[in-house]
Amino acid sequence: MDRKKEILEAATRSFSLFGYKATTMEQIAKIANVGKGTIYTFFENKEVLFQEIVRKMICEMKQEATDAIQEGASFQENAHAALMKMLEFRETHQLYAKIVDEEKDWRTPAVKQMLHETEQAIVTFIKEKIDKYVAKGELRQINSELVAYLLFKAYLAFINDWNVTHDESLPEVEIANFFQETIFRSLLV
Amino acid sequence: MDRKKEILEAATRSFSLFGYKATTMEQIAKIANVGKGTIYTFFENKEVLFQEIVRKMICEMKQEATDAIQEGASFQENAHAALMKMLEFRETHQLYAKIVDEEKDWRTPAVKQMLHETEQAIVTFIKEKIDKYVAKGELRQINSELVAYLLFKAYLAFINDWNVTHDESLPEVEIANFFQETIFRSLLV
DNA sequence: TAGATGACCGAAATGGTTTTCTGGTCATTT
DNA sequence: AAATGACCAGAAAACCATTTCGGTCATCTA
Repeated sequence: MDRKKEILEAATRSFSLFGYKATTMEQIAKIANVGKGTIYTFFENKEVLFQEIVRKMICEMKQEATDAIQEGASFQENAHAALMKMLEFRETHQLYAKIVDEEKDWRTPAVKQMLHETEQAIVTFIKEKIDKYVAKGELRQINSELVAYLLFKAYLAFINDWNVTHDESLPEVEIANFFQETIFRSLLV
Repeated sequence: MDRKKEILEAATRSFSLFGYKATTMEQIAKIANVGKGTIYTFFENKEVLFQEIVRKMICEMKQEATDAIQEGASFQENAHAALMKMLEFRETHQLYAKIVDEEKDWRTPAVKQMLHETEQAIVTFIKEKIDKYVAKGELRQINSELVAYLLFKAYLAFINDWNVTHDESLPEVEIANFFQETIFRSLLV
């Protein structure tokens, strides 16, 4: 049996269920049916193991976002679909959700770092799409990194923060229309 | 001597210097040269005293923002000036800065609430300016509340969060140009 | 003998207990 | 009538004994 794979699966399950802090190496070892020391022959330490797992999650997320994109669709349609998918992933996917909570509640440095890496991945993903649509001639030539950052922060604000100050969350259609009328509209050639 | 005023000044100084949590009623009384009980003849409790002080701060901030606005200037120029002034205030003004820190570090409910109220004040201020410029016919008819919220969150993101992930903060001119090319551009008639 | 293991270590976290602090009250004073 | 500060109960802090946990390494096993 592939011991490394067993360990990765066990660790993924435990991190997703309990978070980084509350997962112990001994627990992972037990779930993986492996001695604790064995983990250290495959992974330098707990943090590196965690990084590997989060990075795998980032790949899955990017895959889902890619699947949400349709070749023929407009930039606005695709950007909206991809961002919504990734922000949905952020709330739905056990591991991602746990990381977000843990960063808020405990500020574990390892978690903070991987959360940043995940968000950076989203921004970069969007940036690449922008560059593609600029090359296609559908979008004006703008600083794609800034626009990607703006889109991410803006979507996050309307989807995550809005109902902190307002008692009902905005319907997705309203968000889509609003962004069409503001940001997206200004990006078209 | 006006005892209420003395108390307010003492409390303002203490809240600004040490924050809400670390300020004690006894300390305020001592600074104000007043018995502790006297405070309670003017203010229902610590929270209410704090609210009054923060609300006064909000007024000052709105005044500064108003001063930054020029009657003849474009919406973009005025919105930028006002937002920058208020976000600068957020970092410069002792009390505001302390509140932001304390909300992050301790999550005192009273502080959280007043921080929300302050941010809401900024959004409302911007919303009113938008409405004015819409009435003037300089801006398209859009949902001013959503736009105000977007502008606030976007400016906050670029001025406060940007250098968390990037090692140098964006120059103000670059921010101004960027928002001109994205959000503001889309708001014009 | 190479890879796996778990007892072991020091540092950090936890939890329970005692002590101090502080918001708010109110009997007394001015 | 207004001001005061001793006082109270509950919250927070300080303290410390005990446990937990990441990581190591001498031993084991296949």
